[in-house]
Amino acid sequence: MAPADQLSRVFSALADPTRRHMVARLTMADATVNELAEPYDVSVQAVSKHLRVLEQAGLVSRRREAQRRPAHLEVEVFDLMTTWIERYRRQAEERYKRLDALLADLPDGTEGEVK
Amino acid sequence: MAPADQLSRVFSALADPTRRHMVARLTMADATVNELAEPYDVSVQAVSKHLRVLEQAGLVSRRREAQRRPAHLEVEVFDLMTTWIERYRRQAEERYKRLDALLADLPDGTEGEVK
DNA sequence: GGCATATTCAACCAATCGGTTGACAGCGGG
DNA sequence: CCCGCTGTCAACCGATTGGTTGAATATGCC
Repeated sequence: MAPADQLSRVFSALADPTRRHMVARLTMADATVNELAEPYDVSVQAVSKHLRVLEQAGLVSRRREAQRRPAHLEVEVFDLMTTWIERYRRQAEERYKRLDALLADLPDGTEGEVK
Repeated sequence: MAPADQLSRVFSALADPTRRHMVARLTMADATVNELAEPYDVSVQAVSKHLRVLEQAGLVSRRREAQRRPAHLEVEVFDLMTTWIERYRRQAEERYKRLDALLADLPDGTEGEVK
């Protein structure tokens, strides 16, 4: 099937608490698979898989450094989400504004009694 | 198992393109299941399920209106995501700033040749 | 070359996901 | 009261997910 678009991959990458936690750690410093695995009680292989998911979402890049392959957070990808989110937040807010204006124009004659 | 936390539910709700599209539509107007189903070539039941996912993520609320149960977008939940995102974006940026400062302090003696 | 460390590949498993179809419930209009 | 419309519940299905273990690969060190 068609591979998921990047926005979907980013959202679903961050839907997992372990991956979110890994991202949080990577804001402090680049880290290797083994370092990232240490805090969790899952196998190194599982963490390696998580890292691949983050990589395919574009959230993480990796370099080689002797035997190690440190992961580096690519923060710019956050913009993909915030752009989407802000776009629709704005759209919703404009709608509310229009609704309010409509209601304000309505007070059809019998405006007096609020009660 | 422990039910997923809200942040996870929100991210994973938005990981699906159909659900994202539904959210986009709901920024324009509240809509019923049947209205929401119309643009897609999936069953009404499938859309009903999507709606339930959005509801459990807190992104959508529903009211009763005769036979209809219009869905309404709860935009505030977006803040949950932007708060998380901005927190770690900021953290990452501060780290880069510190790294830059470190590099700027380093030019140990032999500063001359850039090439 | 040969060992140790770091990471990934492969096969497997149970649980969840997104979809289907079919039956049922809620409610309003003749 | 019953018809019809709207929506949900239930059971099922194939694909994906997050995890496992065991074997393979990559790289530096002696």
